[in-house]
Amino acid sequence: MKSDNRLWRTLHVLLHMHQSQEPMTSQAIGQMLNTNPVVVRRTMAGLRERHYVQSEKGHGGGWRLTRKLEDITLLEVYEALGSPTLFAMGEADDSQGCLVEAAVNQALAEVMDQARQLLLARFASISLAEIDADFEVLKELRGC
Amino acid sequence: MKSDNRLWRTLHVLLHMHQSQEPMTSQAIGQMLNTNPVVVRRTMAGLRERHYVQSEKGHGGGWRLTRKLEDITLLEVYEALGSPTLFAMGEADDSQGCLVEAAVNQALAEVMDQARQLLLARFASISLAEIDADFEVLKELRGC
DNA sequence: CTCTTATGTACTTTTTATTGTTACATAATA
DNA sequence: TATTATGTAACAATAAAAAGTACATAAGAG
Repeated sequence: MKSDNRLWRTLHVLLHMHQSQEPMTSQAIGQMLNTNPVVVRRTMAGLRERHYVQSEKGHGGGWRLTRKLEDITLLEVYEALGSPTLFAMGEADDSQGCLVEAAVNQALAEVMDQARQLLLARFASISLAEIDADFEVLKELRGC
Repeated sequence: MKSDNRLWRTLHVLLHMHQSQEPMTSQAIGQMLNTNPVVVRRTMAGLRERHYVQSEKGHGGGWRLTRKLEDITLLEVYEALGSPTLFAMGEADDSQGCLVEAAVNQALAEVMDQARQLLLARFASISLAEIDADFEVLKELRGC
């Protein structure tokens, strides 16, 4: 299965937007991510709705951050993307009403749910500013 | 994305095999899971390799449990299926060597890894016997 | 023995989710 | 008003997973 990397890409873009003074066009972002401008617009739409970014039309237009990195958590970005499916595995539909199947579903649902909660709680605890700080450290290390 | 439900299906089958005195044919299992016998054989192949089940050819043949439910954990079944991908989301390949991307990958890898470890640890802590016990409780409740 | 019923597996087809593309509308600026 | 952006619906292409086909092998029934 090819995994959904919109969260990774979106964070990548947001941090670059933070660095950049001018608005970034979908075109430019698409080139950076090696994808199509329309795909970029689609992905950013959810972030615009929540006012994490704004888009401007016409000359000199493009995408611009409207919040501080400290005030955006991973969870917020994840949710702005429509809370994409976390797990690649999921239950079979117990159409048959089989009790064995029901017991299996119950047991696994519990475990999966714990993992989901941990993941989302960690997402909520990390702001984009922290990732940006990691980036600054990397930059120092490699001396660029 | 349509999620992989082999783990669910396989547990379902193993518990039924435990109930059944005679070996279950791939045909019968396929009917139960609403799928093809060949799909069943493919899925069970990993379990056979690890001697959780055995298969017999010819008349009266089929699949049979060769271990006690207490002695099989969810983790073992998961691994017998080839340790399928857990998460539906994964990192973008940082072909460009961008440090921002590297920082994002690093931060998210850490979080995802914690969730993975929790999930697998829980899998290791649950035996099929426990799920079977849940099933017995459900059976009591519904009085079948 | 040989017929039937099973599994084993390589190969092929189908399905489906995602991604990418095109087309055209809208808006802002030079 | 020409150009450069975004916005979005509709459509096409792609690729990964699952399902199915065909045929080989093996075991037991008669």
